[in-house]
Amino acid sequence: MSKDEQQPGDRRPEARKPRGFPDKAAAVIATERSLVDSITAVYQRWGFDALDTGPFEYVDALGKFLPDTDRPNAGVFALQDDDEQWIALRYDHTAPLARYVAENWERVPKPFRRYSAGPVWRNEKPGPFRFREFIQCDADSVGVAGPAADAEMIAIAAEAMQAAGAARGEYVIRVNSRQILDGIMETAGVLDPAQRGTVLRALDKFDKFGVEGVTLLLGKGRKDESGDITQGAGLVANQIDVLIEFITSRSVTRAETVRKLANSTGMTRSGAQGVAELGEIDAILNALGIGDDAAVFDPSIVRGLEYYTGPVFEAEFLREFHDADGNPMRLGSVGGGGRYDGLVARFRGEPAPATGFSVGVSRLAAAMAATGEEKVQGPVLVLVLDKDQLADYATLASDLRHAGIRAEMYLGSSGMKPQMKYADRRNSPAVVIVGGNEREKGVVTIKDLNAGAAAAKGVTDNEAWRAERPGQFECPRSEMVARIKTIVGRS
RNA sequence: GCCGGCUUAGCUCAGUUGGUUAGAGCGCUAGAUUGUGGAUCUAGAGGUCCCCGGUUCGAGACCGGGAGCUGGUACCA
Repeated sequence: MSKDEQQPGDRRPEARKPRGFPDKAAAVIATERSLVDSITAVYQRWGFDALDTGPFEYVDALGKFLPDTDRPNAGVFALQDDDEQWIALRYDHTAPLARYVAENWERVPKPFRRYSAGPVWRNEKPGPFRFREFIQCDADSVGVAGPAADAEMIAIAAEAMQAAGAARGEYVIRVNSRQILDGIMETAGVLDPAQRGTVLRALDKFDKFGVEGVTLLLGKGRKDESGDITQGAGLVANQIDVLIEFITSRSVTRAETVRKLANSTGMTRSGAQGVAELGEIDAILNALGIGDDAAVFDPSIVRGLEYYTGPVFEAEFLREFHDADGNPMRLGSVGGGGRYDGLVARFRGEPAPATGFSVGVSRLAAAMAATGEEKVQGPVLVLVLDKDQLADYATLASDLRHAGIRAEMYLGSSGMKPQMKYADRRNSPAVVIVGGNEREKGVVTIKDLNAGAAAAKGVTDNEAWRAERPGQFECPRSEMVARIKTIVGRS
């Protein structure tokens, strides 16, 4: 302990927490759990097995994110183990999966199908619905090549969105192909790898900035609202035209988009192959019952950098959500995936094609909870009116619990009114009131708080309010559990 | 990371050209109601005016630096 900390006049520590790691209240936790349950049920049904690989990986196994001297914490949370090796918290479930498959290559069945649900960590600037720890729900197939596996993943993505509560038409899976993107860049004469990266990132901004913004980013650069300038890719006008024409070549139906792309001039061989793959994916999606409303081909989808090698896709929730202040906001992408044929091969040298999909559960849950403002139902509260009857009150609460009802005996030291306020705050469905009167008669008084609140809405006169005791009734002790059960079941 | 804005009570904010004891609404606690959540009335609690330094007789206000929050942008493997 340092000298400063020991000084008697020292300040108290400030109650605060690092940003991007929000405290989660009961409603958010409940939403997250139910999302994880329903999404993993989809994965399970499609034949994927659960696998948990734990939070830490060696940084070299995780990817290229060695802690460098300039920004030691860029992207990941890394620390040095006691053997001096750098380890880092996983930033997704795919990289650890690749390591696991490579490490257990002889043991795992091929194709290897597994799902994973759990927190991942990214050391980035947090924002609304962007956290530094969040739950991802992942499904991946390793050892599968060809469009059938990708089509399956897209279908699973659609089902996962529905499992998450998106109705038909409330979500869309946007699909594109890295092969086609590579082809079109070649056609446009963008050959330098670094420049290709800049171009891809510019194209990815299409849904955000539109044709105008992307044109600026492909050319000289773009000025943002604050006046800061984002460096452009430095392309000339006719190069930009080729790329803009491409990303805007989306049609209403997948088949029509494929036809358009197939007929476009100057497509390279690998690009043509990508287009042919999309055609096959379309056929399989139709067979799986995934229509043009659920999955579209969108040439402006890019997703990330070198990681993906073939078809890529993004899941978007189209419903309007609200932030904590009630302002409407578009959630954007809540899931994504694609083909990554090189990730396992990185460890092994031999080809190991793979494709996968991931849902960002925390973002979804936060948006749903903020929008829905759903309160978790509290426990039935047994009021304590006579301190010498604690054993009796404890028995009442216990009887309710034995019947499977959330119940607690009030343990504070306040009078009846604060106890009622407490029940109100906990969103309790009912309170059990037993005082001298009830004890003499061998009954309990039950107050249905929701019914009471509803009945009291019109009452403005305090006398009437007190006299009426809305939602309140007496019943024999033997009927307490049954009567409360109907109240709890109703609310 | 880069650019902008902001920081005064739990929350939302006011605070005059720099002037003595820093305010409001809401919320919270208690009482009116010795056994009832709402409403009303009354009372009360609650503040290092983000931090450090400077200018000044005097700083919540002005100047410099820092931190935090927030928006945009970048990154998002």
